[in-house]
Formats: sequence, structure tokens, C-alpha cells
Amino acid sequence: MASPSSSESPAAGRPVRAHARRNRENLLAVARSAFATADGPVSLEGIAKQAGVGIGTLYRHFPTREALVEAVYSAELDDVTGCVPDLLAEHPPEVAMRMWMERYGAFVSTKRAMLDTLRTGWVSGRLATPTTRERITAAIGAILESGARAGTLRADVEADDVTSMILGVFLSTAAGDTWERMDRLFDLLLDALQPRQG
Amino acid sequence: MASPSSSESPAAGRPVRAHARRNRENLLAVARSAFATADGPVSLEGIAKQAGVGIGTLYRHFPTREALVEAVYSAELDDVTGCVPDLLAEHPPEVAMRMWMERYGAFVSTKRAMLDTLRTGWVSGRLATPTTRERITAAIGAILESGARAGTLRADVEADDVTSMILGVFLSTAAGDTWERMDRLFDLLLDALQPRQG
DNA sequence: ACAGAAAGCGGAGGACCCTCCGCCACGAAT
DNA sequence: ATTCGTGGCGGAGGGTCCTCCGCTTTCTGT
Repeated sequence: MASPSSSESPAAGRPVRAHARRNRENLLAVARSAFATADGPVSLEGIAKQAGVGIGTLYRHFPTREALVEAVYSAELDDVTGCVPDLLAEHPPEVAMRMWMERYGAFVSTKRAMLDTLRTGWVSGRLATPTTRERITAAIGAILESGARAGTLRADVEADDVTSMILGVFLSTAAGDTWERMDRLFDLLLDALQPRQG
Repeated sequence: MASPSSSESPAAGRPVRAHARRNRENLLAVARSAFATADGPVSLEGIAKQAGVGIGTLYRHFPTREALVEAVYSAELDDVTGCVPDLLAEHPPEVAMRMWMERYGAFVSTKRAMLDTLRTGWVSGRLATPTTRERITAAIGAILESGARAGTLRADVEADDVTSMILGVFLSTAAGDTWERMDRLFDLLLDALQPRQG
């Protein structure tokens, strides 16, 4: 459009075509806002239309609803996993763990509309997850390890199991309940992570 | 069809019409088998067709997918809740609790195809649940109370929170994982139910 | 510059979801 | 036995999901 040959970004990732990349990002942006705003179910055809592309294009970039949702979810996850070092620097591990749960919970609360899709994707393994879940598990693993060294969190728990439990809390909690209830469940979970006296 | 006047059951529940009742039961039976057998998603239109009724009839009896699923689920739940007294009679409460989780888990494993629908219904409150969930919570409550009296389970936990956690374990567990993983998660949960030493 | 290849696009199409409404037949009342 | 009211029935219809395929646009080689 502008210059004669290639002005877009010659040595970028996979999408060679410039427009393709743009479409993808556009789609992602529209989807993010749609999922964040929507109360009820979100129509993919609506997202495509709003992004000014055909439904086929949407499905080319994100082969399943799950893929799209995960892409949106994943894009904002860095804030959540990134704050672990800070938390660990400022608080003892067992406190950091609790605070991080809270943090993650707040994040997920804004993603209610995606939860079902995410669950399905994770549980079915259809979301070949070297992606999201492992990042979460890594964050938890870091806190856990730190707590194990300090002796304030038990050392014999797999981080991925804790991921499951936290995820379980989200999944079994309604959008209306939110605060108190989720807090109690997290407290319960944290009790389970105390070092065994035996 | 057989006798001239009313041979069906004159003073039964709501459905006055004999055929209506039969349709309902038929639908339920087909649905049960469909959900139990199916790998992928289950088509309601398929169920209706297989039961020899129109889709409208299915929706008349079960206004939403959730209602149908819950009806199927609920029908078999008595075995699970009913075994609590036996368990408590033969084992100390904390052991009974663990065994019951296992029992419930085995039951749910055969209901994977319904899980998403059930979750949505429960969490959204659309399934005005004087029904299923409360029966589960009552069962848990019984064990919990017995454990509190014996001093082997903590007394300061709400039964409904335990329901949530167990449900969470189911929801965050894949059909493939099943055994080991669910066991570990239940162990974790049980640790959280130990009496606090503080 | 030009032509050929193939990446990328859009939307028609088949399946399913749930709603809505006109018709049937069951059963009661006469 | 006949008639009437109404509970119950079936399926058409509008919306969404995802797949598939023919056309367009961009890039590459000469």
C-alpha cells in the first residue's frame, strides 16, 4: 500500500502476509472487548462482523472457539504471573501464596464469560497446553518452592495439583457469590498446603 | 390401549394425561443412555427422535438442556447419598469422608458428558436447586458433623464449601487423568478438613 | 513486467439450539 | 354417545456454530 516492496515487517513471525497479521490482531482486540463486556454468550460471527472480516477468516486464525478464548486470556496473563517475584520479595511465601490466589481470582472474575470454554479446552487437552496452564503452574511452583525452603508450605505437593484446586475453586463459584465464598475456599485450600506436623 | 377406562394410574402426580407421563419417562430413559454412552456432545434433537417424539415435546417436559441433564443426574443420585449412613456405621468419619468422595467421584466419572451443563446450571443458579446440590451438601454435612463430634474433622467448615471443593476437583480433572490425580486432589482436600491444631 | 503459486479471504451450507404456534385427541360432562 | 375444553403434540423457523471450497491478493522467480 505505501512503499513498493516490503515495508511491513520482513522477518517477523509466521504470518508472511501483512494484512493477515493485522486481521488477527484486530480480531483479538474485538474479541477481548466482547468477552469482557458481554453478559450472556458471545457470538463468534458477531466478533467477525465487528472486526470487518468474514467468519471464515476468524476460524482460519483461531481454529476453534477455544483457541480464540485462550488467545485473549493468554494475552493478559503476564500481569498475573509476573507479580509473583514481587509478592515473594515483600511477603513470606505462605502469605504470598494467599495474595496471589486473590490476584488470580480477581483476574478470572473479569473473564467469567470465557470460563466454560477454557475449562473444556484444558480438560479435554484439545488446547495442547504448553501455553497458559503451564505458566500458571510455574508461578505456583515458584511460590511453593520458596515456601518449602522456608518450611512454611509443605514440600510434598505438586504445583499442578494446586493449579487444579485453584481452578476448581473458580469453576465451582458463581459470579454472584464472588468475594466471601471464594475467600473461604482459598483459606481452605491454604490450610491444605500447611506443612504436615506428622 | 388395554382397558377401556383408566388403567394407568388415576391419582398420580402432575401429568394427568397418561401418554404424557409415558413420553416423559421414555425421554428420560433415552437421555440417560445417550449421556452415558456418548463421547462427544449429545444432541437433544437426536434424543427426541430416538424417543419417538418431536423436539417440542422434549422441551415441554424439560424446558432447558440443564433441566433434562439434572433430571437424569438426579435420578441416580440416591445411591450416592444413601450410602452415607452405611459408611459412617462402618468407618470413622474422616475415613468415611474419604471413601464417600471416592464413591461420588466414581459416580461422576460416568457422567462426564453432563458436567459442563451441570456446572453452568448450578453456578448460574438457573437450576433453582432445592434439588441435587442440596442433597449432596446434606450428605457431606452428615459426615462432617459426625467427624466434628468425634474430633477428627474440623467443626468450622461449611458443608456447602466442601461441596464446592469436591465439585471443583471434578471440574478441573480430565476424563483421561481420572484415578491417581483425583486421588491426590481428594487427599489434599481431606488435609484441609483435619482439625486445626492452633 | 509478467506469470504462476499459494496464502488468505468470504460466505454458503449442514447441524444443532430453543421458541412458538396451530392442530389433535384425551377425557369430562351431559 | 356426543360434544366441548384443554393438555399435549409436532415441527417450522430464526439464530449460532463450525466446515468447506472457489475466488482474490500478494509474493516470487525470471
